[in-house]
Amino acid sequence: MIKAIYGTRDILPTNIHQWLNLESIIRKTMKAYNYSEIRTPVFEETALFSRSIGENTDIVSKEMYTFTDRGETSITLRPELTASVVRAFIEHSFDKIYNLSKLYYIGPAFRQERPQAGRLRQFHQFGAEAIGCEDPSLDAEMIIMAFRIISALGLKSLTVKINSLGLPAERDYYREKLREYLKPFLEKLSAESIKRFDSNVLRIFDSKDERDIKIMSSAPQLIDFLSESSLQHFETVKNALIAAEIPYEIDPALVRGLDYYTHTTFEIVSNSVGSQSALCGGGRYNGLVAELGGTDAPGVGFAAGMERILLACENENVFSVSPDALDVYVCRINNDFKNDAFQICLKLRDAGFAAEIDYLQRSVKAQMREANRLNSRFVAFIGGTEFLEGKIRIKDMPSGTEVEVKSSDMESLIRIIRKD
RNA sequence: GUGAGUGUAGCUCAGUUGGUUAGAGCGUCUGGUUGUGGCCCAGAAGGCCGUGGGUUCAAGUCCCAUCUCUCACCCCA
Repeated sequence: MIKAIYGTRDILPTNIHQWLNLESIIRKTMKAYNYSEIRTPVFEETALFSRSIGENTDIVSKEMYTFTDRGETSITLRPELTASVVRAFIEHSFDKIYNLSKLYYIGPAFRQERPQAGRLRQFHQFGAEAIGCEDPSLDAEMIIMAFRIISALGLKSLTVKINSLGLPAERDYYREKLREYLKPFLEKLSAESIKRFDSNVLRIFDSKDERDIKIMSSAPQLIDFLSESSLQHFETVKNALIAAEIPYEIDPALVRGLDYYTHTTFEIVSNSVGSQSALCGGGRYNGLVAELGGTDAPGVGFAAGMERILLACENENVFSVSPDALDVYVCRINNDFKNDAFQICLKLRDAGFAAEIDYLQRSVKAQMREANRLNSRFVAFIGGTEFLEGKIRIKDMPSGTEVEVKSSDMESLIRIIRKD
């Protein structure tokens, strides 16, 4: 048996309404905040990702699905969508056409990691990018919008974490200072953290090792190395969150892994999805557009994992109601008027109703069971003595009451069904 | 990439110290009404017990390998 690739999932008809519901909340909210949808290809030139996300990040160094096409171009299935959106922004000269581009996306992304709860190899993200403006209100807008979307599903137990990484120069200087501080303790750190000392010192703050935590507790803090204007930016973001009544906490250990972040970073975490608790992550990326060859346009954005969000919904037992009920089921009393029944069913569909009919020549009882299973509001009986007399019997399923209409009179048939 | 665990009907799971024809609930189908659903009742279909090898008179049960999926680490959405 051929099965779906490890780490990929089929989204089956029984679950699809959860996805449609989430998507409709996303689209509705994005519209309210005036973000426009953009759809970009699922694969891109590999260089796009290595340059934006960072050559030595885990994503680029070991998690990308990369292959060579018939020519000799190295191609990669997108591991995230920000890089693609920025690429499209530059390619279509959005900076010259719009003062500010507010864009959102929904779509699959691919990362070759070991799957676990809340982590797949093909997963779906939605997110937004605001490119062309440095105003901290936009940082706050992102956080507020993401929080509103996730809350709208009914999820509780959400935490908003924020931090500021300042400017690259400030961070570089801080990194040096942190290494200086850590050098004397180097041998006492956990093996993981010793590796991180070279690859990504800031990550040592995340360590779960008790010795590391102790050593890091008196380490210098990035916030003390930020310039006046960086601090001011951060303050403005925090004030906007307070005004919008978004409960947040400052997490100095919140160091986003992707290289392109500056100033604000944030995450929305849930404690009901297992160990992969980040539902949403984002921040400001002022150098990214220039890095990818565009004008020096500042940007801010976020990405959220749809599977994780839906997993949280499942674990918190918040489900959207399935909207797919049938309006009318056409039931054949006998097979004498098989074609008439089919034609009536087609007419009902043309009139805009969700209508179904039996194709398996099954008994009336079986057809009724099917109508019930499909949660049909009405059943139209075709055949038997009524049909010989030119009548169709209509049953209202919830009440069980039946009425008859002339089979030549489609209009009153439609009126009965539509009345509801 | 590292570690731990899992694998019996479509689904969720039982299966006694290895011992005859492998079970239940749900779901599916048929019937209980010469033409009417939900509830109820009766019956039926559906399993090379993940795969390969080994131990044994005898393996779903024990051993080895392999694959699968799950969870965690790492990292991230």
